[in-house]
Amino acid sequence: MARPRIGAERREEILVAFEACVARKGLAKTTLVDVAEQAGQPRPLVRYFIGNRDAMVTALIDRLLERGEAQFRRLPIGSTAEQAIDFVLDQVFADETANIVIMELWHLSLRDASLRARLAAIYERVILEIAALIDGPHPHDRAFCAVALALGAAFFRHLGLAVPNPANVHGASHRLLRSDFSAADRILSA
Amino acid sequence: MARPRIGAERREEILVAFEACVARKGLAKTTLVDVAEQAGQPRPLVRYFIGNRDAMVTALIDRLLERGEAQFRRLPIGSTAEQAIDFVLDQVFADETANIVIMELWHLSLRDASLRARLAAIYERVILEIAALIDGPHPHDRAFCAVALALGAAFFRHLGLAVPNPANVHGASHRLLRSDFSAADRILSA
DNA sequence: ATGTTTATTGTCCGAAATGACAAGATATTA
DNA sequence: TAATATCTTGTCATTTCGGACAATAAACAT
Repeated sequence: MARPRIGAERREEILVAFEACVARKGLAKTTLVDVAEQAGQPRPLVRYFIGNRDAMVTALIDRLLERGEAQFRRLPIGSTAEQAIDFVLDQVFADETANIVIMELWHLSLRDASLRARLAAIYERVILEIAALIDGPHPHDRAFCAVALALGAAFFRHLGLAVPNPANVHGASHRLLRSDFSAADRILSA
Repeated sequence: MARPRIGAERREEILVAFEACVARKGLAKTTLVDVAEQAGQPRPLVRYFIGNRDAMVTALIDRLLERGEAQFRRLPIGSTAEQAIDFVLDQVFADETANIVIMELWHLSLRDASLRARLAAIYERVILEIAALIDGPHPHDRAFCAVALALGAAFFRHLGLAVPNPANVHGASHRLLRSDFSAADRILSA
């Protein structure tokens, strides 16, 4: 009785194009025309299938956060804490263009409390999962520090600040997760 | 023979207003009208004293980076590495509104190679100064990790991800700087 | 006082982006 | 094939921002 709905696919195409534009020129400078050209569609179609600009941004956020969570679900169960933080270092913070879009989201969260909360929830979940894998005092704080180190290193890498030897970052994060570091400190100070 | 030049003071007022606007609503959404209102001056005066928008942004960047460097110069000479990283944690990443503007700069650096280089130079200098204070293998990489941890913790704090006990972050960064961690690791693994 | 440099005001223009919508085309089902 | 929901196109209005400039006021030196 009616033409078949292809809205879902169109939406997908548009969001892919939107993401490419955001990675290339930033969220603030990406216009509907940019997205339309990237998607090979006239601009009004973007409005028709997605809605206004806010709706498009919201859809992008949902898409990215969902993808981030899916990535964490790929973490093999039964991993050690060190394998988990290696996973975070090598997989989560690896893709450079994804990192750029994530940084765009981060920036957006500066003035968007709900987005900030969503980002916080994702990272907190990673921290909690790693914390559950380690022993010793303050597991949450130590996992926090390890993930913070991974985040900071990723941000620094984006700046062009290279670590001569990436293995040392892994070693440092492992060191933060080591269960009986206070024992080691006692040994060292003795 | 002429009216006295008050350009320097006006420039300062305008840049203070600009910074306040950027902290409040972000660089991209700060218009010349916003700055003019915040400064209590008509809009054309902003253009008269500063120039166009690019010039204003450039002036803000110079101002912030200069301030950042001045902050590092306040680090007492003869400090230990642990005092230095404490200084970074407690002083450099302390002021919340300054952090927001720094994050704006960081975001801007995503598409501005020269700004990216300037930011990198500042952080690299901090890393090098701390690296010079520690012994053992890979001093640069260990200093890199300690500063990355501080940066990541600051970014997480902005998200609202609180560390139950901030002292643990200090402890973790000290641990990364400890000179003979490989000896400790050997002891622990023995 | 007068001229000269600097500061201040008011106002306009053009570019660019978003939002809105009418009108036409297309595919499916009845 | 005809009705209808869906998709597509073309076009326009509004808003907002940045840039420019002429005209006026103020302060100081001579």
